[in-house]
Amino acid sequence: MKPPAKKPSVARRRRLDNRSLASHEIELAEFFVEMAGILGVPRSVAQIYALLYAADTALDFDQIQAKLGMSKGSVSQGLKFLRDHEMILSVKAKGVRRERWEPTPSLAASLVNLVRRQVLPALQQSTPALQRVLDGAQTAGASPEVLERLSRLKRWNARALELFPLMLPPSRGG
Amino acid sequence: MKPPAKKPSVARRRRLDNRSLASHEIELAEFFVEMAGILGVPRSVAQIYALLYAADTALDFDQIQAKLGMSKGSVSQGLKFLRDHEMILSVKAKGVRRERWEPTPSLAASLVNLVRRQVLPALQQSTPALQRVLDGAQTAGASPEVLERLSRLKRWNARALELFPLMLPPSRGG
DNA sequence: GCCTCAGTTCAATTTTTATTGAAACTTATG
DNA sequence: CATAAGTTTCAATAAAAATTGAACTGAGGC
Repeated sequence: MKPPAKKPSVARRRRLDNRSLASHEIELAEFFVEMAGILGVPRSVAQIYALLYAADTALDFDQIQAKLGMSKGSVSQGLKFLRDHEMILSVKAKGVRRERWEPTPSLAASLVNLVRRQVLPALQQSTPALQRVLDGAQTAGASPEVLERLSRLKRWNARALELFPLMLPPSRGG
Repeated sequence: MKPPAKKPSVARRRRLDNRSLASHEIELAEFFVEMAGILGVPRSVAQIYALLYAADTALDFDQIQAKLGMSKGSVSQGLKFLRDHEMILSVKAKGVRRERWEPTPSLAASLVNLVRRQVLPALQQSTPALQRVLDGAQTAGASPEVLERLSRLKRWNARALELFPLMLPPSRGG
């Protein structure tokens, strides 16, 4: 488990200390990085999102890379992640080749997307898995208590699976 | 971000292939490990929990270590984690020094505990942080659009903070 | 068709996180 | 109070995950 919140390494900090970021941008990035941590999203992704979130205007690839002092690879992968999860939109001005990015209007919808994609597949896979566990336990002659526990778990899983789409409805045909 | 779900390394698998575990125990462990992964809980902890969950009787330290082929350190830390989150209970028989462990009756309550502890502190810290971000942006002369975004974020955070305890009430005086 | 710009890919590397195990600590018991 | 069983601690190590950057791809312009 994570060692209890030490301060970030110097190398890490240096990146945010970049002169081209205002202090409120830095603090917003820290906020998003922390929240992203809970959801298992890497810090580079959170930093990119934060930058776009606090930007007056849509930013392009090179601007993002420069402002965050990040490698091309990270920017590319970060933007891909954010695109895939519908957290950013490209803004195309005519005559301009380069893509420019801004956050989607609804952060809420984005987060819903994110959580659904993490949780739903796991829940779906687990339905048959838990049935097999239950069968196996029965065959192995498990005690009534254990069988009861496992049944409860299975029912839970089934209920979660049926409730989940109601809580977090798909945004569009995905 | 996690490389997209490759199969576990041989070393990893070997541990669960341990002859002393029935196949349903192995599969339950895999289930818990996956769910734990989503919550950021290490696999060793999930394995211990799964073992206790599928056990007819409370198990002691050495039984857990032997069945899972795990180091003392991992067992100790894993049990500590599970205790701290009220996911297991010690069952004491008189005259027996050694502690024996079983899962708490409600997995639901345990998970609630777990999530609250991850999320609440972050939400609490973020209230003043977001205020500072907003102030900073204002001072820095950010556009009305950005200021609106940031205000929305702050309101959101405040609402989450007030709703969260209602959704996931503390189990006892903690 | 060839060049250039914009971005992607991925193997190598760095950073973070989890696990191990030997030594230190604790506490019931002789 | 000495012993030993039971557990915890923590520095060292292993494993997993994130990041880098150079080689690659491919769409447009010429």
